[in-house]
Amino acid sequence: MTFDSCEDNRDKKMAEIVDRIRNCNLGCYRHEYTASLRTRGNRVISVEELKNGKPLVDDWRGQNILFISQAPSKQAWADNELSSRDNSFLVNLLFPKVYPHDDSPVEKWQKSVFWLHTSNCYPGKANGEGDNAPDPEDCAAVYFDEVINAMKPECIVLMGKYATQHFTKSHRLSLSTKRTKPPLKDILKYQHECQRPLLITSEDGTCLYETIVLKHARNKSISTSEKFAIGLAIKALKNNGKTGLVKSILPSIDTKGTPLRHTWLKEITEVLETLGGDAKNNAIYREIENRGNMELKPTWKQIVTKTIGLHSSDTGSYKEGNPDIFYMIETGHWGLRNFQN
DNA sequence: GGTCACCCTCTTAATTTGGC
DNA sequence: GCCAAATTAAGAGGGTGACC
Repeated sequence: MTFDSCEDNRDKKMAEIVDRIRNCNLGCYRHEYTASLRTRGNRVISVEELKNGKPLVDDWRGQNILFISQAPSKQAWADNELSSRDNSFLVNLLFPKVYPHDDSPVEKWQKSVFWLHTSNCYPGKANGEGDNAPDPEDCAAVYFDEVINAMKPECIVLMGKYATQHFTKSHRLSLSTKRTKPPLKDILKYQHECQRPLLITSEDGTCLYETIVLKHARNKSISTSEKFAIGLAIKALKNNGKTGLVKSILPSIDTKGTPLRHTWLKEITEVLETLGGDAKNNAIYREIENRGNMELKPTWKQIVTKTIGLHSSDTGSYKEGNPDIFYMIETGHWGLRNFQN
Protein backbone atom coordinates (compact mmCIF):
# COMPACT_ATOMS: atom_id res chain seq x y z
CA MET A 1 0.00 0.00 0.00
CA THR A 2 1.56 3.27 -1.08
CA PHE A 3 0.80 6.90 -1.57
CA ASP A 4 0.96 7.14 -5.33
CA SER A 5 2.08 10.29 -7.06
CA CYS A 6 3.46 9.09 -10.38
CA GLU A 7 2.63 11.23 -13.38
CA ASP A 8 2.54 8.67 -16.19
CA ASN A 9 0.11 9.72 -18.90
CA ARG A 10 -1.78 11.80 -16.35
CA ASP A 11 -2.67 14.62 -18.69
CA LYS A 12 -3.67 12.31 -21.52
CA LYS A 13 -5.86 10.13 -19.32
CA MET A 14 -7.58 13.08 -17.61
CA ALA A 15 -8.26 14.83 -20.91
CA GLU A 16 -9.83 11.63 -22.23
CA ILE A 17 -12.08 11.24 -19.18
CA VAL A 18 -13.19 14.88 -19.26
CA ASP A 19 -14.01 14.54 -22.93
CA ARG A 20 -16.01 11.35 -22.31
CA ILE A 21 -18.03 12.97 -19.49
CA ARG A 22 -18.84 16.01 -21.61
CA ASN A 23 -20.03 13.82 -24.46
CA CYS A 24 -22.16 11.56 -22.28
CA ASN A 25 -25.60 11.34 -23.90
CA LEU A 26 -27.48 9.32 -21.29
CA GLY A 27 -29.63 12.35 -20.47
CA CYS A 28 -30.10 11.59 -16.78
CA TYR A 29 -32.76 13.63 -14.91
CA ARG A 30 -34.22 15.19 -18.11
CA HIS A 31 -37.68 13.94 -17.06
CA GLU A 32 -37.36 16.21 -13.99
CA TYR A 33 -37.19 19.38 -16.10
CA THR A 34 -40.91 20.16 -16.38
CA ALA A 35 -41.08 23.77 -15.16
CA SER A 36 -38.92 26.89 -15.34
CA LEU A 37 -36.84 27.66 -12.25
CA ARG A 38 -36.08 30.99 -10.61
CA THR A 39 -32.65 31.70 -9.08
CA ARG A 40 -31.88 34.01 -6.18
CA GLY A 41 -31.24 36.99 -8.43
CA ASN A 42 -34.69 36.55 -9.99
CA ARG A 43 -33.15 35.07 -13.09
CA VAL A 44 -35.57 32.61 -14.73
CA ILE A 45 -34.13 29.44 -16.23
CA SER A 46 -36.50 27.99 -18.81
CA VAL A 47 -37.33 24.35 -19.33
CA GLU A 48 -35.59 24.57 -22.70
CA GLU A 49 -32.39 25.86 -21.06
CA LEU A 50 -32.53 23.02 -18.58
CA LYS A 51 -33.08 20.45 -21.30
CA ASN A 52 -30.22 21.86 -23.39
CA GLY A 53 -27.73 21.51 -20.52
CA LYS A 54 -24.67 19.34 -21.00
CA PRO A 55 -22.84 17.20 -18.42
CA LEU A 56 -20.73 19.60 -16.40
CA VAL A 57 -17.16 18.84 -15.42
CA ASP A 58 -14.10 20.94 -14.71
CA ASP A 59 -11.33 21.60 -17.25
CA TRP A 60 -8.14 19.64 -16.75
CA ARG A 61 -5.26 21.96 -15.83
CA GLY A 62 -2.92 19.58 -14.01
CA GLN A 63 -4.58 20.20 -10.65
CA ASN A 64 -3.50 18.33 -7.48
CA ILE A 65 -6.70 18.48 -5.42
CA LEU A 66 -9.85 16.53 -6.33
CA PHE A 67 -12.96 18.27 -4.98
CA ILE A 68 -16.21 16.29 -5.15
CA SER A 69 -19.52 17.94 -4.30
CA GLN A 70 -23.16 16.97 -4.78
CA ALA A 71 -24.31 18.33 -8.14
CA PRO A 72 -24.13 21.41 -10.37
CA SER A 73 -26.46 24.25 -9.39
CA LYS A 74 -29.27 25.08 -11.81
CA GLN A 75 -27.52 28.27 -12.95
CA ALA A 76 -24.18 26.45 -13.39
CA TRP A 77 -26.08 23.81 -15.38
CA ALA A 78 -27.83 26.38 -17.60
CA ASP A 79 -24.57 28.31 -18.18
CA ASN A 80 -22.43 25.16 -18.50
CA GLU A 81 -19.92 26.80 -16.16
CA LEU A 82 -18.83 25.73 -12.70
CA SER A 83 -20.11 28.20 -10.13
CA SER A 84 -16.83 29.02 -8.32
CA ARG A 85 -17.73 32.72 -8.31
CA ASP A 86 -21.28 32.20 -7.00
CA ASN A 87 -20.70 29.49 -4.43
CA SER A 88 -21.20 31.13 -1.02
CA PHE A 89 -19.17 28.47 0.78
CA LEU A 90 -16.17 29.16 -1.43
CA VAL A 91 -16.53 32.91 -1.80
CA ASN A 92 -17.52 33.80 1.76
CA LEU A 93 -15.76 31.13 3.80
CA LEU A 94 -12.88 29.40 2.06
CA PHE A 95 -11.42 32.00 -0.30
CA PRO A 96 -10.91 34.79 2.32
CA LYS A 97 -8.98 32.35 4.52
CA VAL A 98 -6.97 30.59 1.81
CA TYR A 99 -6.20 33.61 -0.38
CA PRO A 100 -6.57 36.57 2.05
CA HIS A 101 -4.51 39.05 0.06
CA ASP A 102 -5.23 37.81 -3.43
CA ASP A 103 -7.33 39.68 -5.98
CA SER A 104 -8.00 36.58 -8.06
CA PRO A 105 -8.94 33.76 -5.66
CA VAL A 106 -11.02 31.97 -8.30
CA GLU A 107 -8.01 31.65 -10.60
CA LYS A 108 -5.90 30.32 -7.70
CA TRP A 109 -8.67 27.85 -6.81
CA GLN A 110 -8.96 26.67 -10.40
CA LYS A 111 -5.21 26.18 -10.64
CA SER A 112 -5.13 23.68 -7.79
CA VAL A 113 -8.63 22.13 -7.74
CA PHE A 114 -10.29 19.72 -10.15
CA TRP A 115 -14.04 19.91 -9.39
CA LEU A 116 -16.22 16.87 -9.89
CA HIS A 117 -19.82 16.15 -8.82
CA THR A 118 -21.67 13.04 -7.65
CA SER A 119 -24.00 13.92 -10.49
CA ASN A 120 -22.62 15.55 -13.64
CA CYS A 121 -26.12 16.70 -14.60
CA TYR A 122 -28.52 18.96 -12.67
CA PRO A 123 -30.79 16.58 -10.72
CA GLY A 124 -33.88 18.82 -10.87
CA LYS A 125 -35.76 20.62 -8.16
CA ALA A 126 -37.50 18.72 -5.38
CA ASN A 127 -41.14 19.42 -4.50
CA GLY A 128 -40.09 21.22 -1.35
CA GLU A 129 -37.01 23.39 -0.94
CA GLY A 130 -33.69 22.52 -2.54
CA ASP A 131 -32.61 20.34 -5.41
CA ASN A 132 -33.24 16.65 -5.81
CA ALA A 133 -30.69 14.31 -4.31
CA PRO A 134 -28.47 12.72 -6.93
CA ASP A 135 -29.28 9.13 -7.74
CA PRO A 136 -26.55 6.95 -6.13
CA GLU A 137 -26.71 4.70 -9.20
CA ASP A 138 -26.06 7.73 -11.42
CA CYS A 139 -23.34 7.22 -14.02
CA ALA A 140 -21.32 10.09 -12.50
CA ALA A 141 -20.08 7.99 -9.59
CA VAL A 142 -18.64 5.62 -12.19
CA TYR A 143 -16.09 8.31 -13.01
CA PHE A 144 -14.88 8.80 -9.42
CA ASP A 145 -12.38 5.97 -9.50
CA GLU A 146 -11.40 6.59 -13.11
CA VAL A 147 -10.55 10.18 -12.18
CA ILE A 148 -8.73 9.16 -8.98
CA ASN A 149 -6.67 6.52 -10.80
CA ALA A 150 -5.75 8.88 -13.62
CA MET A 151 -5.30 12.06 -11.57
CA LYS A 152 -3.62 10.53 -8.49
CA PRO A 153 -4.50 13.60 -6.44
CA GLU A 154 -2.43 14.81 -3.50
CA CYS A 155 -5.69 15.24 -1.66
CA ILE A 156 -9.41 14.51 -2.13
CA VAL A 157 -12.09 16.77 -0.64
CA LEU A 158 -15.55 15.24 -0.29
CA MET A 159 -18.33 17.74 0.33
CA GLY A 160 -21.57 16.39 1.70
CA LYS A 161 -23.04 12.97 2.35
CA TYR A 162 -23.64 11.99 -1.25
CA ALA A 163 -19.97 12.42 -2.14
CA THR A 164 -18.89 10.37 0.90
CA GLN A 165 -21.44 7.58 0.41
CA HIS A 166 -19.76 6.29 -2.74
CA PHE A 167 -16.73 5.46 -0.60
CA THR A 168 -18.44 4.44 2.64
CA LYS A 169 -20.68 1.89 0.91
CA SER A 170 -17.59 0.10 -0.43
CA HIS A 171 -15.80 0.52 2.94
CA ARG A 172 -12.95 2.40 1.24
CA LEU A 173 -13.12 5.51 3.45
CA SER A 174 -11.10 5.00 6.65
CA LEU A 175 -13.67 5.10 9.45
CA SER A 176 -14.19 3.50 12.85
CA THR A 177 -17.59 2.16 11.71
CA LYS A 178 -18.48 -0.56 9.21
CA ARG A 179 -21.80 1.08 8.41
CA THR A 180 -22.34 1.71 4.73
CA LYS A 181 -24.16 4.99 5.28
CA PRO A 182 -22.79 6.61 8.42
CA PRO A 183 -24.22 10.06 9.14
CA LEU A 184 -22.02 12.91 7.96
CA LYS A 185 -21.83 14.30 11.50
CA ASP A 186 -20.29 10.99 12.69
CA ILE A 187 -17.72 11.06 9.88
CA LEU A 188 -16.83 14.66 10.75
CA LYS A 189 -16.58 13.77 14.42
CA TYR A 190 -14.27 10.82 13.70
CA GLN A 191 -12.09 12.95 11.41
CA HIS A 192 -11.86 15.51 14.23
CA GLU A 193 -10.92 12.80 16.76
CA CYS A 194 -8.18 11.55 14.42
CA GLN A 195 -6.83 15.11 14.09
CA ARG A 196 -5.96 14.43 10.45
CA PRO A 197 -7.60 13.80 7.09
CA LEU A 198 -9.19 10.38 6.51
CA LEU A 199 -7.96 7.98 3.81
CA ILE A 200 -9.53 6.56 0.69
CA THR A 201 -8.19 3.26 -0.63
CA SER A 202 -8.02 2.95 -4.39
CA GLU A 203 -10.31 0.40 -6.08
CA ASP A 204 -7.49 -2.11 -6.47
CA GLY A 205 -6.38 -1.55 -2.87
CA THR A 206 -2.84 -0.48 -3.77
CA CYS A 207 -2.98 3.29 -3.11
CA LEU A 208 -4.12 5.53 -0.29
CA TYR A 209 -5.34 9.09 -0.77
CA GLU A 210 -5.64 11.75 1.92
CA THR A 211 -9.30 12.70 2.09
CA ILE A 212 -10.96 15.63 3.81
CA VAL A 213 -14.69 15.33 4.45
CA LEU A 214 -16.59 18.63 4.58
CA LYS A 215 -20.15 19.53 5.31
CA HIS A 216 -21.54 22.25 3.10
CA ALA A 217 -21.44 25.13 5.57
CA ARG A 218 -24.66 27.00 6.10
CA ASN A 219 -25.09 30.41 7.64
CA LYS A 220 -26.03 28.73 10.91
CA SER A 221 -23.45 28.06 13.60
CA ILE A 222 -20.67 25.64 12.65
CA SER A 223 -19.80 22.74 14.94
CA THR A 224 -16.26 22.10 16.21
CA SER A 225 -15.80 19.11 13.90
CA GLU A 226 -17.02 21.15 10.92
CA LYS A 227 -14.56 23.90 11.84
CA PHE A 228 -11.76 21.33 12.03
CA ALA A 229 -12.71 19.98 8.58
CA ILE A 230 -12.70 23.47 7.08
CA GLY A 231 -9.30 24.05 8.71
CA LEU A 232 -7.96 20.93 7.00
CA ALA A 233 -9.33 22.08 3.65
CA ILE A 234 -7.73 25.50 4.09
CA LYS A 235 -4.39 23.86 4.90
CA ALA A 236 -4.63 21.59 1.85
CA LEU A 237 -5.59 24.46 -0.47
CA LYS A 238 -2.77 26.65 0.81
CA ASN A 239 -0.22 23.88 0.18
CA ASN A 240 -1.52 22.57 -3.16
CA GLY A 241 -3.05 19.48 -1.56
CA LYS A 242 -0.39 18.68 1.03
CA THR A 243 -1.54 18.75 4.65
CA GLY A 244 1.54 16.97 5.99
CA LEU A 245 -0.67 15.24 8.56
CA VAL A 246 -0.98 11.72 7.14
CA LYS A 247 2.13 10.50 5.36
CA SER A 248 4.27 10.68 8.50
CA ILE A 249 1.98 8.20 10.26
CA LEU A 250 1.38 5.84 7.33
CA PRO A 251 3.59 2.97 8.50
CA SER A 252 1.52 2.54 11.65
CA ILE A 253 -1.96 2.58 10.17
CA ASP A 254 -3.98 0.28 7.98
CA THR A 255 -6.65 1.25 5.45
CA LYS A 256 -9.25 1.75 8.19
CA GLY A 257 -7.01 4.24 9.94
CA THR A 258 -6.61 2.04 12.98
CA PRO A 259 -3.41 0.55 14.39
CA LEU A 260 -2.21 -2.54 12.54
CA ARG A 261 -2.73 -5.75 14.47
CA HIS A 262 0.65 -7.41 14.75
CA THR A 263 0.00 -11.15 14.67
CA TRP A 264 2.38 -14.00 15.37
CA LEU A 265 2.23 -14.89 11.66
CA LYS A 266 3.41 -11.41 10.71
CA GLU A 267 6.10 -11.43 13.39
CA ILE A 268 7.49 -14.83 12.32
CA THR A 269 7.44 -13.83 8.63
CA GLU A 270 9.32 -10.61 9.38
CA VAL A 271 11.81 -12.46 11.57
CA LEU A 272 12.59 -14.96 8.80
CA GLU A 273 12.98 -12.10 6.32
CA THR A 274 15.41 -10.44 8.76
CA LEU A 275 17.35 -13.68 9.18
CA GLY A 276 17.85 -14.10 5.44
CA GLY A 277 14.83 -16.19 4.49
CA ASP A 278 15.45 -19.23 6.69
CA ALA A 279 16.48 -19.98 10.27
CA LYS A 280 16.46 -22.60 12.96
CA ASN A 281 13.97 -22.37 15.81
CA ASN A 282 16.50 -21.09 18.36
CA ALA A 283 17.52 -18.26 16.05
CA ILE A 284 13.86 -17.42 15.43
CA TYR A 285 13.14 -17.35 19.18
CA ARG A 286 16.20 -15.19 19.85
CA GLU A 287 15.22 -12.68 17.15
CA ILE A 288 11.64 -12.47 18.44
CA GLU A 289 12.97 -11.75 21.94
CA ASN A 290 15.36 -9.09 20.60
CA ARG A 291 12.62 -7.35 18.59
CA GLY A 292 10.33 -7.12 21.59
CA ASN A 293 7.19 -6.75 19.45
CA MET A 294 5.23 -9.60 21.00
CA GLU A 295 3.94 -10.38 24.44
CA LEU A 296 5.99 -13.44 25.43
CA LYS A 297 3.73 -15.59 27.58
CA PRO A 298 5.10 -18.85 29.09
CA THR A 299 3.99 -20.94 26.09
CA TRP A 300 5.01 -18.49 23.37
CA LYS A 301 7.51 -20.83 21.73
CA GLN A 302 4.72 -23.37 21.22
CA ILE A 303 2.65 -20.64 19.59
CA VAL A 304 5.52 -19.95 17.19
CA THR A 305 5.77 -23.57 16.09
CA LYS A 306 2.02 -23.94 15.95
CA THR A 307 1.71 -20.85 13.78
CA ILE A 308 4.46 -22.07 11.43
CA GLY A 309 2.78 -25.47 11.22
CA LEU A 310 -0.61 -23.97 10.40
CA HIS A 311 1.03 -22.13 7.48
CA SER A 312 3.32 -24.84 6.12
CA SER A 313 2.04 -27.68 3.91
CA ASP A 314 5.18 -29.59 4.90
CA THR A 315 3.62 -30.29 8.31
CA GLY A 316 0.69 -32.43 9.36
CA SER A 317 -0.93 -29.49 11.13
CA TYR A 318 -1.15 -27.36 7.98
CA LYS A 319 -4.66 -25.91 7.76
CA GLU A 320 -6.29 -26.17 4.34
CA GLY A 321 -7.01 -22.70 3.00
CA ASN A 322 -4.19 -21.02 4.92
CA PRO A 323 -1.45 -19.40 2.84
CA ASP A 324 1.45 -21.85 2.45
CA ILE A 325 4.13 -19.46 3.70
CA PHE A 326 6.82 -21.64 5.27
CA TYR A 327 8.72 -24.74 4.18
CA MET A 328 10.59 -27.22 6.35
CA ILE A 329 14.31 -27.55 5.58
CA GLU A 330 14.80 -30.07 8.36
CA THR A 331 13.26 -30.57 11.79
CA GLY A 332 13.32 -27.23 13.60
CA HIS A 333 14.66 -25.37 10.56
CA TRP A 334 12.19 -23.24 8.55
CA GLY A 335 12.30 -21.12 5.41
CA LEU A 336 10.07 -18.60 3.68
CA ARG A 337 8.70 -19.96 0.39
CA ASN A 338 8.55 -16.60 -1.36
CA PHE A 339 11.70 -15.07 0.06
CA GLN A 340 13.61 -12.89 -2.37
CA ASN A 341 16.88 -11.06 -1.69
C1' DG B 1 10.58 -30.25 18.70
C1' DG B 2 6.20 -31.09 16.80
C1' DT B 3 1.14 -32.23 16.82
C1' DC B 4 -3.46 -32.25 18.46
C1' DA B 5 -7.67 -30.93 20.88
C1' DC B 6 -10.10 -27.65 23.20
C1' DC B 7 -11.39 -23.19 24.58
C1' DC B 8 -11.29 -18.10 24.54
C1' DT B 9 -11.13 -13.59 22.31
C1' DC B 10 -11.55 -10.57 18.65
C1' DT B 11 -13.16 -9.10 14.17
C1' DT B 12 -16.49 -8.94 10.72
C1' DA B 13 -20.89 -9.48 8.63
C1' DA B 14 -25.69 -10.32 8.94
C1' DT B 15 -29.92 -9.80 11.26
C1' DT B 16 -33.12 -7.74 14.43
C1' DT B 17 -35.04 -3.99 16.93
C1' DG B 18 -36.56 0.59 17.91
C1' DG B 19 -37.30 5.42 16.85
C1' DC B 20 -38.72 8.79 13.68
C1' DG C 1 -40.85 2.50 5.37
C1' DC C 2 -36.34 4.03 6.34
C1' DC C 3 -32.36 4.50 8.98
C1' DA C 4 -29.35 3.80 12.85
C1' DA C 5 -28.10 1.18 16.72
C1' DA C 6 -27.88 -3.07 19.03
C1' DT C 7 -27.53 -7.88 18.95
C1' DT C 8 -26.16 -12.27 17.19
C1' DA C 9 -23.49 -15.58 14.58
C1' DA C 10 -19.50 -17.22 12.16
C1' DG C 11 -14.76 -17.54 11.37
C1' DA C 12 -9.96 -16.78 12.33
C1' DG C 13 -6.32 -16.16 15.39
C1' DG C 14 -4.37 -16.87 19.85
C1' DG C 15 -3.42 -19.53 24.26
C1' DT C 16 -2.88 -23.74 26.91
C1' DG C 17 -2.09 -28.47 28.25
C1' DA C 18 -1.30 -33.16 27.00
C1' DC C 19 0.90 -36.30 24.33
C1' DC C 20 4.23 -38.49 20.94
